[in-house]
Amino acid sequence: MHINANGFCKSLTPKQLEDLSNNSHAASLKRGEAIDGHHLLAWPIVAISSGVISMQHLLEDGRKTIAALFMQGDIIDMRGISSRNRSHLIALNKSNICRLSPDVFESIVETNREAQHIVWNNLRSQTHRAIDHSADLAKKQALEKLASFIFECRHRGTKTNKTKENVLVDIPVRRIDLAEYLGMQPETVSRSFRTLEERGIIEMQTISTVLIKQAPVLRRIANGDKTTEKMRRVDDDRFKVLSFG
Amino acid sequence: MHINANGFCKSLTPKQLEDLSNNSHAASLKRGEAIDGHHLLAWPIVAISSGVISMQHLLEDGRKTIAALFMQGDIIDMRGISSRNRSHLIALNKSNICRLSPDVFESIVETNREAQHIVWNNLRSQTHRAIDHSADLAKKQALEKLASFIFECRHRGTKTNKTKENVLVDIPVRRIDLAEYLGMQPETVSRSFRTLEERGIIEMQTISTVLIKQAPVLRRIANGDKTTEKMRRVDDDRFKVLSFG
DNA sequence: CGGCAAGTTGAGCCAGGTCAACTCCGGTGG
DNA sequence: CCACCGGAGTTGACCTGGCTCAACTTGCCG
Repeated sequence: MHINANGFCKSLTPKQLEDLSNNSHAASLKRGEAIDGHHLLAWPIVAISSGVISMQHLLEDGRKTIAALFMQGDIIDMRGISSRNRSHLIALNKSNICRLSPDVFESIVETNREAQHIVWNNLRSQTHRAIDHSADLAKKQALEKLASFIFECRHRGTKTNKTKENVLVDIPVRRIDLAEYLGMQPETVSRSFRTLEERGIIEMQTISTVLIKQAPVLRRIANGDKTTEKMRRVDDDRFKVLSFG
Repeated sequence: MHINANGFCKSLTPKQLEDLSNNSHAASLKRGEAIDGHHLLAWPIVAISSGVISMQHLLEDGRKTIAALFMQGDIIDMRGISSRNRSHLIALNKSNICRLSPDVFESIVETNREAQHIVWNNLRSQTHRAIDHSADLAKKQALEKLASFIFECRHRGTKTNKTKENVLVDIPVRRIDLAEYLGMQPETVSRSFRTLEERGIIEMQTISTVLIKQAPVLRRIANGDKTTEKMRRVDDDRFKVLSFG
């Protein structure tokens, strides 16, 4: 089941849709553009219809972190956040969003059961994604984080080529953003991609498209299975034999 | 505003309370005890009335992570999680919980506005906590993570001694759990506590009680301000002068 | 009082951060 | 059309914060 803002809108009655369009602000954002903090005070609910929005935290000395990624269908509820926190919503891509006022949002959620379920499920999956992401960051090494991220992209991606058994995955952000999301350096991201490619587990079709060649192995890396390191050598041996034959 | 399960229960009508007690399972857990996965299938909603519950992720090679901490008042919604994921709910303390079936939970949430708000706010703050925690894990160093955690405890704690200007903070988990939550080693946690104490920023009253002596400095460390390192030396100088005078 | 888990301390090492140099690529203007 | 530019990405060499391992102390519970 894919939960998205489209679903949310589809579930509304004509009356509610009218309310919504009278009490919301559609907007388009370019890469790097932030959602203005002042606007967030009046319209703290942001529904994403396309693109990728990042929630960024800034440390005192300039270190920057992408604490969360929001994509098509996510509904960001910033009530009580905008002012106190040093967190900002910044588009990583050309994105289309829709800002809602709390009033109209509340009234829809309280009166429309289906909309309520969609919104509730979205928030719940945001929570679980954030918790899973915490687990990734806490104990995994660079290679494992990247493997997890590739699966996260496959799971959430809309552009994924589903025909090819889901093996073609679109990475919707730049290397530099990816690094900030995974809590590592762009250099390390680059090296990790290369390692996965050298081991024959993935192949870069373009800079933003990954072909998964050995999904089970990638899965095991993501789960922290260290025995996969040996498999590299096995593959090499087989390759040598083949090339001799 | 403190959102808790008490609030949730208080907001119910007598009829709903009766429903609730007929369709819920109260339970008491000892430290280290897990909430059984089979039970979670039938009763995937867990409300915490006291204690600390951890959500733990296990990696293939035995590495363990505490991905999230839940305390008094949190309502954990595990629908759709219990089976697929390798995550477990484990008590870190003597805890009292209440398991709910989805049916009764849904019916209460859909009919009782106040309960709906309490539940929604709790889930929303879980999301933001998880996102903040991700940010902590991503780029902060050991000392900074610990400083953040002390503030998190102060903010969430129920046992905090509020009379003393909130400077006495209870750390409700063992060092070893703390380490797993912050993605570091128990040894490093120990060393970090010592460093903070040596710099005169905190003082350990007991192993689980921290007295914050310089809240602003601790705050700056938590925010990644590196200039605090120099302040140590300033303090030392002042101390020397005083001891000579 | 004994036994075991939790916590602390010290010494050495390594994954990944840092710094610097270089390539690649899309956009811009002459 | 090419020359130029700037930001993104990559690669190499080096360095360090925190992990690892081992020894020890402390505190809890029967």
